[in-house]
Amino acid sequence: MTLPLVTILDDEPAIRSILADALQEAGFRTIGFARATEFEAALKSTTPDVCLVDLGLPDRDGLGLVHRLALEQGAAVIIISGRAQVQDRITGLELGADDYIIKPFDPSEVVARVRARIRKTRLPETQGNTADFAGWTAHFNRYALTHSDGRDVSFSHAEGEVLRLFLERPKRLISRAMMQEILGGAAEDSFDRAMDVRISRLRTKLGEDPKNPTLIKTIYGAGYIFLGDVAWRG
Amino acid sequence: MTLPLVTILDDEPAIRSILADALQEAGFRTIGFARATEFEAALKSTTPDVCLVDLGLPDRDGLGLVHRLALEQGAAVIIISGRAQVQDRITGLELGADDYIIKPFDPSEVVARVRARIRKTRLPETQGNTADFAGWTAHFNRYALTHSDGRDVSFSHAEGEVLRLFLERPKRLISRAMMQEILGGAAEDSFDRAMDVRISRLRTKLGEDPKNPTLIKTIYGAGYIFLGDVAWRG
DNA sequence: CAAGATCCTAACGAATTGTAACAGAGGCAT
DNA sequence: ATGCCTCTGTTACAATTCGTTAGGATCTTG
Repeated sequence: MTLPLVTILDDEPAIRSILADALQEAGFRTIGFARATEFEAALKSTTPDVCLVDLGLPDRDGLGLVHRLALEQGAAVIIISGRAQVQDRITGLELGADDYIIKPFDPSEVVARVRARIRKTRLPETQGNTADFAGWTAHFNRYALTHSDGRDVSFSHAEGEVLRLFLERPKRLISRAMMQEILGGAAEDSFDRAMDVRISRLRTKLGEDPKNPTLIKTIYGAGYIFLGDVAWRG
Repeated sequence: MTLPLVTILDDEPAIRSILADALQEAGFRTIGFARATEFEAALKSTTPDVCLVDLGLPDRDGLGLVHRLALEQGAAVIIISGRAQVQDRITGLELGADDYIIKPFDPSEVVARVRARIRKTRLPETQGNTADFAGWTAHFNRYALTHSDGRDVSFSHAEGEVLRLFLERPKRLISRAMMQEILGGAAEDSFDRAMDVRISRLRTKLGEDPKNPTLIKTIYGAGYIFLGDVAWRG
């Protein structure tokens, strides 16, 4: 897998470069942004592992951004701010931030905290090849789904890739960008219905009602989310 | 699901009780331990969601404990320590801790940081995905509203954002600026009827009388306010 | 009550997504 | 080799989402 990606959102170039240097030396890829709008635009095509966000942005107050990032994107968000009051920290954390670092900071502490986030965010060792969810059991080693009511459906390799992707990240938004990244998706070119078709076929096999999918939910303009509790078995 | 469990490992009874009080008030179960051996014994029969660990323990240096906890148990570990040097923090985090809080601490910040950990661990369960109000039940994971009279309406993602915004802040004024901030913060131009339209559509789905909205009330020139008692369910 | 600001909402259209149908690539048995 | 599968991306078109527009309704102020 590729190096973890860390985004840096701060209007001061000096701070961006300090952070970028330290993080790159520690083995991360970094992308810097000076303003929130740029950053949001970039989010449509990439999925960072950790987002560093400065609260004192020129174009908009960062707290709303943090809230959306954390809640909807499910990304790990670390606030870096000059506001040092306990109350600031609490509201930042309540809004969904994973950590709150006060300026001035020590770059290596930032690195350590980023690492701590990534340790937890990265998947817990894709263990088994069998998973239970919503009455179904997915057997990845024999490419088959069995339902407790007796149904038995087989799925193909491509369908299995998507299914596994979902089952490993239940209840989290999975952006199209991430799917392209993880599955071999080449086409950055806009017209890539391949993914839609895969999902459509998977939905059919799961017996989803097309008008009203209950397991694989579409988030218009953002991606998909798998609802349903998943339990993996060795 | 049961309340999240937080363990407190600190040799000073005063600190244990301060933390326990704050955490219990915030809706957590807590268990306190004065020494590492007791704590380890207890771990065999319970699995805490978050472990608060003081490094200055009498019977053993806490770092090794942290390491094992984080690595083997996979638990979320927050170090609470008097050692304030950057180097201490870094080594603590590198050894597997999720967070590092320096004494003296503010209890509510500790609570906020514990919450932040649990959010990520237990994800959407704790986040509240269902809310009752005025005969309606909003199911955010299903993108649907059900009424006690049997009506069943589905809503889109954008509508859900607005609905959630309201339900999280009932009976409080919500300014347009705040809505722009928290929801997709596009609109630079003052001409943003997008929000009005979203609300209009939401009102329709809720069956509001346009002349006489009882749930989403417009405050001319200021914003909106959601009337109606809201009860969130885990 | 007039004027202007603000808000509501039907209607339109661009962007996004769903999916049936088609086509090429292998696989496999005949 | 030939013919029949299955798999999977592509195409084409239908459906949905959601912001924008525009005109009318409603509110506040003087």
